[in-house]
Amino acid sequence: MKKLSIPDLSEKLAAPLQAIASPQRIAILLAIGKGEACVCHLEAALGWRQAYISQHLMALRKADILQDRRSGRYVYYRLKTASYLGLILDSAPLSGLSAETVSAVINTQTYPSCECPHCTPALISVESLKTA
Amino acid sequence: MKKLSIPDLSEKLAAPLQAIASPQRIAILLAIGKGEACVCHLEAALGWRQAYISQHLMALRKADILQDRRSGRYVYYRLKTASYLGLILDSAPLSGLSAETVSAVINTQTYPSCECPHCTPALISVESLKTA
DNA sequence: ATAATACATTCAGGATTACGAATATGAAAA
DNA sequence: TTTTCATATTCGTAATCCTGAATGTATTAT
Repeated sequence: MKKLSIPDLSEKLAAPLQAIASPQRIAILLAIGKGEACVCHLEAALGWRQAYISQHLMALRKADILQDRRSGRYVYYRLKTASYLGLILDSAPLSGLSAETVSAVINTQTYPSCECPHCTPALISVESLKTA
Repeated sequence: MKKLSIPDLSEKLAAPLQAIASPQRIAILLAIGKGEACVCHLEAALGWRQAYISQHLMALRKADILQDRRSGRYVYYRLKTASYLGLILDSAPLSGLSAETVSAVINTQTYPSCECPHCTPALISVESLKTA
C-alpha cells in the first residue's frame, strides 16, 4: 500500500465535492432528502422549470449520487446513499448555519401543487378503488 | 426565526463547498494542514509553478479560508479554522478513500528543496548567531 | 542604489459550465 | 390511435473558470 501524492489524492477527493457544490444540486438533494421525489414534486418544492430540474438530475445521476425508478409516468429519484446529506449538514456551520436549520427543511413536506401519488396519496386511493 | 426556503438555504450552503471543490485548492489545504506553510514550501510539496499557487491562494483568501502572515520576505499561510480539513476528511469515503489515507499526507513533511526557515530551521540559526 | 529573492497581480486564450428554448421520448388516457 | 402528461435530451449562447505568460511589489542582500 503505497502513499499517494497530495495532488493525486486531491484529484480524487475533489470529485464528490464538485458534484454537489452548486446551489441547485444541493437544493435538489435537500428536497429529496431521505425519501423519494418525482420531478413534479421538485418543481413545486423549488419553483424551477421542469427541464432545468431534469438537467441537474441528469448531472447527479452521472455523478452516481441519485438513482431513479420509474412508476407509470412518474419517475422517482432517491439518494443512493445518505452520506451526501450528511456532508451537507456537516458543512452547514461553515456558512453560518446550524445543522438543525438545514435538517428542518429536508424532505418534510408534501406539496399540494404536486399531484403525484406520493404528494396526494388520496388520488391513488380513489383510482385503486375502481380496480378493486 | 422564520424558516428559509430550500433554494435560499442552498445558496448559502453551496458557498463553502464551492470554495474548496477543486483539486488544486484541496491540495493546498492538505499541504498546509494544521500548521503554516510558505509559498516555496507549497511549490516543493505540490510541484506547481509559483504564480499558479499564488492564484489559488488568492482564491482561498477571498473565500476567507486562509489567512496570511508576512515574516521577512516569506509569507506564511494558515487555515483560519480546521473545519475545512475536517470536511475534506469527512468527504473522503465518498471518493473511496479512507480518512486515514488522507490524514496521512496532511502537513507532515518538511521539504529539503524548500529553504524557508520553517523547512530548514538550521539556516536561521546560523544567521541569527551572527547578530547575537 | 542595485540586485536578488519571495510572492502577488493582471491579462488573454481556451475550456468548461450555466441555463433558456425547443424538441424528443415513454407511459397512460381517451 | 391520437392525445396528454411527466420527464428527458439536445442545442446554442452567455458567463465563468482554468491556466500560462508576463509583469508588479515588497523585502533583504550587496
